[in-house]
Amino acid sequence: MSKEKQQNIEAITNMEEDFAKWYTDVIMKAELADYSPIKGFMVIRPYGFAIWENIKNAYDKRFKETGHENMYFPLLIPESLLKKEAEHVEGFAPEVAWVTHGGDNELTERYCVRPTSETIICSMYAKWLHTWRQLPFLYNQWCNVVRWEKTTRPFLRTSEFLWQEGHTLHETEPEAQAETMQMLEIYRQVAEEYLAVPMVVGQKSEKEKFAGAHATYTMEALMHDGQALQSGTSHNLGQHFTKAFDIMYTNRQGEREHPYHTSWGISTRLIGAVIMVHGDNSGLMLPPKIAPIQVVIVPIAQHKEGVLDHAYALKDTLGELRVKIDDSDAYSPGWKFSQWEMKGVPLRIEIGPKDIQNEKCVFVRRDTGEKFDVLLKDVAQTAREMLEEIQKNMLVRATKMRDEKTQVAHSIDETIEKLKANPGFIKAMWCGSRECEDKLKELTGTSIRCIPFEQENIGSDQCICCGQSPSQMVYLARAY
RNA sequence: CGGGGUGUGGCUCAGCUUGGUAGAGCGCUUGGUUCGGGACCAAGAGGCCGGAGGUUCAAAUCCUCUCACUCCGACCA
Repeated sequence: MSKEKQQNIEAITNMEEDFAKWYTDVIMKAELADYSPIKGFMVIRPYGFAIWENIKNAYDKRFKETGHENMYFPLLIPESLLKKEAEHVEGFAPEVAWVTHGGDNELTERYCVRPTSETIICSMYAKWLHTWRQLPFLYNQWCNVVRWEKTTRPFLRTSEFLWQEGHTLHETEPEAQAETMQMLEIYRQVAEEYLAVPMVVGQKSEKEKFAGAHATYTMEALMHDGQALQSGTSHNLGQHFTKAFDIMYTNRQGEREHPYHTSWGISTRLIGAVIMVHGDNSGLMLPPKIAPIQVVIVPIAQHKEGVLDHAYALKDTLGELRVKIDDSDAYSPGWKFSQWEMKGVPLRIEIGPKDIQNEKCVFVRRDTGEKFDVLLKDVAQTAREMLEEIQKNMLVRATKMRDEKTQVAHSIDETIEKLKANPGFIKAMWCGSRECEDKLKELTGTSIRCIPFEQENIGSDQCICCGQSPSQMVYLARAY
């Protein structure tokens, strides 16, 4: 065991020593992504993209089940459109990329590469919507967006990223609010059921909300190093954009009216969350439901008669699962073990001459490291059960980790002290003022991650900053 | 955008102070022996030292500029 640890330290940086380096080491060694020739832009490698596809499919299924259809809008947005909603352009203009030339000719109007698509989508919705009978509009697109970031990190913040953006229109404000909540809830459910990442859900403060939103709701996850990661947002945009873009329809009373609007998004950032919530010093650890390879079979002494035959037979037995046989003869079994642990494969099956004699094989769990013998006739069922068990256990473990890193504080000093001893979420009371929010940021380095829907009595009703009451409970944390 | 760090075979780095024929380990290729936690032996291939200028008989090494990556802050999904 100590030998194993030493070897792993050689392979990747120890996460307790340097979490940031550990994170990029895992991405590189597990072959999830790589740096591209363009600053801030990353290449998502096949293994990383397969994870994204699994995440995407899980969400896309839920979107469709709730009546949404996919569509696709152009990459470029004319400057005039971007400028139509004042808060929105103010929020995004500093970080958009501009296209100024077509071939050698300068364009009469420059186009921005979409940082998000509210504006161009609204411009089209204005054309399409005529009557209340067409509502609601329940559309989504999977695409890339570009935000010219100052500093970037693979998956967490890149100048280009993949995401989905849902854009819906509704007859009434309550319907739009219900949609906003429904999508946030879907975000949370899939994050927990598939990614095994527990989320705190709630509302963003005025300061933190989306540029142009009436209200922004968020799910926040806590990483292994105690920093929070905004993992998905759902916006009730009210009529801000529909008025700015002159989207009007004739309502049931025969009057002209602006519809109510929502938008919501999750991105490849979720992969960063999976890495930083579940990973350990052996590398990545993937929840079975999104793992591109759920089971890896490593034959032992594969040159000996019958070993490979049994390995292939095992793969057939595991038909519906995503199974890989590592039958490369270039590496020793020990090397393969480490390699597939690095890549986060949830379950490893070893089969060698001794096993075949005893009509069994060896299962090794990535989450606990446990090894045990399984009779060959039981492999299919045991593997299925084991993957379910691993999936559940990963959520339980991640929840436990988050809870251990969640503390209550009643003063700024207490916040600083507690975060120093144990970085993570702080539950605290906040009066709702921007002054206190800014002061909190300045003095503690934390931001208000959200005002959770689940309010708790933490033994005080007074703002942690100014002492006023009533106040509401918020989650504070340093954030990515 | 402010502050720090780093750029030399695929990777990690030495060499730079004091200019003088590019090095190591790992990885890779081939052959053989191995195979239950990162195996071993042998023989090979692979780099005009991030880029551009400058100084010099001579630059990985000195000077100027620049680019990239990375960390910490501010800003953001």
